[in-house]
Amino acid sequence: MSSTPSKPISTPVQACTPTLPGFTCGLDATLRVIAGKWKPLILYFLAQGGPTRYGELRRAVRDVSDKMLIQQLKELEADGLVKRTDYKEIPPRVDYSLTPLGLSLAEALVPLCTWGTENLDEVTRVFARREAGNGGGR
Amino acid sequence: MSSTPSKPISTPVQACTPTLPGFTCGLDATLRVIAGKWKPLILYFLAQGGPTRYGELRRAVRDVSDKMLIQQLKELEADGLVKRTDYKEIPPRVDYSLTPLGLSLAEALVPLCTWGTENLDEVTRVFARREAGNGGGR
DNA sequence: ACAAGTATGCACCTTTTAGTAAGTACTAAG
DNA sequence: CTTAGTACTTACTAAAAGGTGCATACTTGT
Repeated sequence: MSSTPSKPISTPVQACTPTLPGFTCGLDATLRVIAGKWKPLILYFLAQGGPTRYGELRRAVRDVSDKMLIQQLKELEADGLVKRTDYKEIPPRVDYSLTPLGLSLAEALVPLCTWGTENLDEVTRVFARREAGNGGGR
Repeated sequence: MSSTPSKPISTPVQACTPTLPGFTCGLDATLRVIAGKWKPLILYFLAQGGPTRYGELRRAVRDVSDKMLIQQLKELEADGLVKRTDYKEIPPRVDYSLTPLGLSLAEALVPLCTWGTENLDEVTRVFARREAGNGGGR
């Protein structure tokens, strides 16, 4: 008994088409594309900075290693989100920019960015607690 | 010479506040909160289904194990996105729902979900290629 | 000649994340 | 008494993700 809560919330938040060929929903598909520690940041940086040379990007996305940056850029390129331009010069000169698809994805990231900015204090508190929690843990 | 490209693109995509206390930007903060294979899906399911019992949730988010589901729910709860209600009954009865903060985050996920749905064919193609690439891999 | 900068590749290792399987305390059904 | 169901917990293991550092081929500056 009891069951059948049938108590939909006031704000439905519809948009997620269920049971698709390989993904649970569109959200799932998107998340797999941007999975990777640096991808959203790269996308975001390119959306704001336009075509950027490898070295610049590396200095911009601080804390990223060569291996990681190259790897993520390769995947983004293979996924059709980023365009790599090799000027075939010596010493090497290469730059990266967003494709229209990449740009549209970067735009879809904006609300997440806004949410993070608006709730920054909440989020910061949460993470402080997390780090306090495992204090000295090993 | 050469340097100073100063070549901003036509579509700025502004919204990312740079250099914050612990996060690169709001986007970074958000991504850390929803990091975890099942979190966005849980958030999304709860946004659409309202208060849901543990068992239901587990059956809804297929392929998730007890360990993972519980773990992610605990983190979401600790992060103030999900509310856990324990009815203190025997046998145990517990349900989960979104807090206002969780709901607002679920709403911010909508554009990503839309993007994924709109570009589903591109994304599907990309993943097909990825899997073809490591053909026979193990 | 040597150090530094350019964009990348590769091998190796550590950390993080996820999955499996079992166990707990208790009840209701058979 | 056995089985199933509820909501979890814990220990162990496998796999993925990420990091470090060295190597390349070539140029320019000291």
